[in-house]
Amino acid sequence: MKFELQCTAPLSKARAGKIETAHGQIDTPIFMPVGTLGSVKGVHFKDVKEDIKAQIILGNTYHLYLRPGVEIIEKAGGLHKFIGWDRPILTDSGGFQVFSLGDIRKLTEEGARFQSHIDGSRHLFTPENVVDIQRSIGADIIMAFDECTPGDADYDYASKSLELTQRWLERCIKRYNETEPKYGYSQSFFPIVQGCVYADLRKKAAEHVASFNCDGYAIGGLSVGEKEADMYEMIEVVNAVLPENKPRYLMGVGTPINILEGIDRGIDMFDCVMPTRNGRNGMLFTRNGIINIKNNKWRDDFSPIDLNGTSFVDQQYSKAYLRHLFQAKEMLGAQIGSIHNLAFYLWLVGEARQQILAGTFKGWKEQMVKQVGQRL
RNA sequence: GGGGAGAUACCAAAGCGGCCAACUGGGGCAGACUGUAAAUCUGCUGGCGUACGCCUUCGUAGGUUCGAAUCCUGCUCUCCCCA
Repeated sequence: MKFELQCTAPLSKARAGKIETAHGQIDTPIFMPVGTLGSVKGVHFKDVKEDIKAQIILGNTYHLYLRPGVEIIEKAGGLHKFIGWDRPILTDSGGFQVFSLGDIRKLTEEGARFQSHIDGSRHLFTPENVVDIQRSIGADIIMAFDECTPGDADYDYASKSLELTQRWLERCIKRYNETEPKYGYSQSFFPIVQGCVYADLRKKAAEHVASFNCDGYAIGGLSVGEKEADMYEMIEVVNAVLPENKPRYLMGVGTPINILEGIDRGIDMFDCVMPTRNGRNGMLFTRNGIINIKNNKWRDDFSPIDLNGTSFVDQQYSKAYLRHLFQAKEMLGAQIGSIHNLAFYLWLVGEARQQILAGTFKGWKEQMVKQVGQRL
């Protein structure tokens, strides 16, 4: 994988860049739709690619390992072939599930013992086997196995948690270096910076990951219950340490405003379930603000979903019709909401990139931050 | 014509003397959702008030009772069975 830093915006840390992978190029900043189980929920890959214009999507180690299982994915020739997606894929390591499925797992030095949420069966994730599984899945970018520290953790817990993540990282990197890709193309490995909301821990974590000279670096453990101001501060602290010439990935973030603020602070890559999950639940993000399409006020508004929208669904369907679909619990409603939101997210980061290249990012961003948070 | 059952809030449906402004569903209204155990979850849903509360409700008109959606009587309407 190669990263080229093309431009930095005036009065900002915002960057435009280009990542080259075996499955094609990614223009940054970029938003990566989440496809946990090998599908961007409710959206055909044809639309993910041609309409939404996603350049890379996510998969999840924990979920794919449990179902369909490594054997099937290997037999298929890797995840790309299995799901029919020929652009880049990034897999999360399962570290987030260690956090979100917290009540059915146990952390030890060795790794995380957990029970399947599907059938209760017992499993063990270690830094080593998580790298192995990601080799088998065959994503272009694979992630370190970390503990995603809760946003409200106290300093002592966060510090010990970080140290565990750091020891796990060293084991991940060792395994990564000892193993080869299985499908004939290279895979890049990204470490993850933890440290909760404590600046000194974050700085220490950033220095630690930077010492390994990886292809890119991720910031994790944000948007997990901490204050937004803390999140922004942590991004600043970490990005001050991470090398300029490598992509920076802010995991699991976020709202359109979070993304704009992240870009402004030097983040290159984002992923989040919000556009799909919220879209599926009737909340539409637009450049003019947020629409809760289920609200009564749209019942006879026959204007297009989003006149400024870039997706075909934006012009094709009216607000009143989309509201009707949600009221009637028709699955097409969830699909339209998901497609619209993803297309908006991809438009947002693409436009941010253009503004960075044009040197006009800062002013544009300030204006967008005012607009996108409004309730329509 | 004979026999039986029933009328409860937007709909369906509990309640069968005080703990009932009334269980529960549905519908409706609103909110939440951030590396997806989520096509999910939460709240509200007689009126007024932020709230303690106050006022008007259980087909309808009366009655019994300290007290009625609950008991009694008349009326109106609906449904089922037999002719």
